[in-house]
Amino acid sequence: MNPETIKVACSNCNLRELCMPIGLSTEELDRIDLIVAARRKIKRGTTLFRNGEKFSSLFAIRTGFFKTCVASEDGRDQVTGFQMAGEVIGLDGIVNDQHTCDAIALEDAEVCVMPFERIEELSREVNALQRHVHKIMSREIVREHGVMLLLGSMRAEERLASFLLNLVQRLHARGFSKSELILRMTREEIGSFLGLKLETVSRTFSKFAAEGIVEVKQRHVHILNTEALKDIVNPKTCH
Amino acid sequence: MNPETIKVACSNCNLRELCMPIGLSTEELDRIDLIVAARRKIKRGTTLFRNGEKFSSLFAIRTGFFKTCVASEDGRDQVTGFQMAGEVIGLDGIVNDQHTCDAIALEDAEVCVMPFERIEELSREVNALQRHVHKIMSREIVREHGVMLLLGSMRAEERLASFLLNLVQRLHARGFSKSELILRMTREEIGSFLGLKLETVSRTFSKFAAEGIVEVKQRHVHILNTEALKDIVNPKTCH
DNA sequence: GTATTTTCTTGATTCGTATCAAGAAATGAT
DNA sequence: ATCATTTCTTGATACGAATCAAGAAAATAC
Repeated sequence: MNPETIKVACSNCNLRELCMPIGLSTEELDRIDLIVAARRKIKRGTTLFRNGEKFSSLFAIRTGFFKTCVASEDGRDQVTGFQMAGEVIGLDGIVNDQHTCDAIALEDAEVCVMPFERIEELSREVNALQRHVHKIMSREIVREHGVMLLLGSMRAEERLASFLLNLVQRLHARGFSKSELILRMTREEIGSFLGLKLETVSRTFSKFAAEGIVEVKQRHVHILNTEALKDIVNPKTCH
Repeated sequence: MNPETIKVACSNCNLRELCMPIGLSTEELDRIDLIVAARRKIKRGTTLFRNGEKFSSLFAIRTGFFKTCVASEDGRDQVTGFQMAGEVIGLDGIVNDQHTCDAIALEDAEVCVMPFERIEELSREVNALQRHVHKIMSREIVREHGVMLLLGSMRAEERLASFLLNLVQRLHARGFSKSELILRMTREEIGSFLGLKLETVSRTFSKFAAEGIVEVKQRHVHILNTEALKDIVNPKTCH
């Protein structure tokens, strides 16, 4: 077995717990390895897939950072999410056999290409995989409910606080710091995601910094007071 | 075969094209019929399921109209969607085996209870069903992308215009008028969905009425100028 | 290393929607 | 049918975020 083969196998991947079901038998694991047809490298700033392109595969992010965005007919666009290692993108393409958003790498990235036909085939036979696929899609639906709550009912400070907490929480689950993070996206992209203009994002960062809640140096963010951020998102009614 | 049995069968249901895959063989159709464990009637104002409740089934709406809403810890809530006959709700519950939103009937309703275990079991064997389940979930993800675009980048008039067009389009697909509709929800619920206050919804309705785009009498809406609504959603840059 | 471009910050002002308020209309209960 | 409640409309005002603008800082290209 050459090193390349080993490298492509999910069974040896340190992200397995993030993108694959757990508790598989050895036999099932071997079969799961067949899901990944290839690895693909995406240069920063280029697209993994684009609105309108034919859908054929889901992509598990191995390294790097993506944004997905949808556009309205008249050119407005909306960042619908930021995705990092272990997360799966492309689910939007299933319904009409074509992608309905753009996925753009915010830093050099590598993804596992998982042809959806193979996923469907194998998930008929490996129950844990079937369940896993359903959970991934359901998780995305629930995540989007949260974004709708944010966009529909929160003020700028609450949105940004919520965004920062979500990011560090996900980074922490990947072994990074609970309090330090480097933003992979511009103020404009954050703003698009949060339904704010870039100036408002910048001002809100400055406000948090002035209050001693965070330290911000460009894209390097140090969270000094996580509790304060949580209080901003969920204002305590009492005391 | 008694009338009751016939009534519960998907194969005889006039909504089949909306909630079930098409092009099934007779044998497959017979098996699909087994998915629906029961029918359940929901009185107006009562919940079909509630945040935190154990998830066990998806629900296909036979008659009636629902809203789903999520709540933040501090009590804010956000309507995440309005669902009508032929649509499936409960997908949010799959990921953590419990529902993460409330589904409330806005008028007396009846749903088909489809135990998710049966769906999974059968979709391992009936490829069309498997594909169908995936498509339903993907469709919900795409729908939510659209809502995010609306909430993140549109102004009040655009949101309401978009909302009305979406509603009539779905009603029309069910055989109702392209231009007349009866709103099943309050201004406050529309506002919650659109990220607006009820007063703003009311004012915007009045503005549309003053411009001759719609006629509004309480919950009865008559769309006089569909094109104008479309222009509001997608402003033409040229001419 | 310098020039160019992109990104970010901050200030002044405008604009859209929220908020507060009060009354009207419709709906539901008795 | 009458009363109570809910829902809706409209007006006045306040406030938060957008917009416009300009300069600073960083990233990238040459």
